[in-house]
Amino acid sequence: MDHLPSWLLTQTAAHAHRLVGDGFAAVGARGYHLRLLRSLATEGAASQADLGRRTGIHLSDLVGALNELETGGFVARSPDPADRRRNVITITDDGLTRAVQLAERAAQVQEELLAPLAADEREELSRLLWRLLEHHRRVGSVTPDPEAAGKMSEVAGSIPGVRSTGRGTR
Amino acid sequence: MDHLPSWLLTQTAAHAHRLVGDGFAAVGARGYHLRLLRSLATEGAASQADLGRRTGIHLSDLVGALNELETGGFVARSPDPADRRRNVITITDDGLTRAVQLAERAAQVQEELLAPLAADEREELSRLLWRLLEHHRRVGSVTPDPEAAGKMSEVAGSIPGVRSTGRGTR
DNA sequence: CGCCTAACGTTAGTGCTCCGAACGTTCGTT
DNA sequence: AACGAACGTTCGGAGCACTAACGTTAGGCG
Repeated sequence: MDHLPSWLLTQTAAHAHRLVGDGFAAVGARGYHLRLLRSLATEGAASQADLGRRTGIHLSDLVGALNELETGGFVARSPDPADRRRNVITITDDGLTRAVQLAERAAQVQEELLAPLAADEREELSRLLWRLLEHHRRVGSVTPDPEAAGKMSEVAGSIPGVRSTGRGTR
Repeated sequence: MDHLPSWLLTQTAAHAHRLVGDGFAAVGARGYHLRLLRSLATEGAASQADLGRRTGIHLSDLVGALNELETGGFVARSPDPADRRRNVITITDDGLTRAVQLAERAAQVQEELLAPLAADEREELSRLLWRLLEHHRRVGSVTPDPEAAGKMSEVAGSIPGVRSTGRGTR
């Protein structure tokens, strides 16, 4: 059982995902909410497009998440007078409270997730993961990928039921 | 931007997921296939239920994955004469070749994923992740969770569009 | 000014992974 | 013989990431 790192990653991530998901579902939220509220709280109001860029959330998913936050009263969507294309997203007082609540919840989950690790190990883990993220973010954003797309379908179609997704490289 | 470990995990996992997904889609496969073929190759033939337990793949997803592998000729499904409920899943020669191919593909992806890390750092990362997995696997299997389920809905329903999933603790 | 491009917000739909519920079949045990 | 358990299967749903397409608005340029 020589497990590949990517397997370890996706597996642990699945656990993390489950823990976070359950923890958030218990208060009627999900991961996107905290990400968005945190960004709004720390980096200020923004248009949806900006928010998407800041949080890495896809624009099409942003709509739904913001709808939820808006109907919850955690966020206000108001048209930008300076640019009528834009919606300005502002965090409300309730939203700030909510952000704190979710952050606490998330912290609990961290504790649960990292339980078997000592403090310095946790730091080490975060450091390593951070390095990976940094690297792939650089590569991902820099490369417009003119050729990677071509490689995608080179050997495709070995199995009937499965087709090449055409999911972009970024 | 003090990023939480779970965020780092899910983010890096997302990258890993994307890399693996694309890498496998290029040859018309997906993650399940390698997991299954590896298990069959190293631990031998098994019934579907056993396979599911071995690989951690949900039985309902197993069916589809095995269908794909079967139509690809990588795996044979034959009824167990000793127990007519059971299907015995055997890996074919093509399946072994396929397993090697996918493993290579996976290895490439590892290289890409872990590019910024030195060898000893990669080991450290694997070690830490492994510890987390071990821990949660133990906890997850031992706990039948009589009370956790109850907590799940305690504060639910803050937001209309989102409901408590009731997704099991394991 | 008119045209065209680019950005913006939105909707709809796909894919993968993980999960729960239900059904019909078969096996063991009692 | 009857019952509970395991097995394989199908259906559906959640979460996250992503593509495609559309209508709207802003700006640059001839």
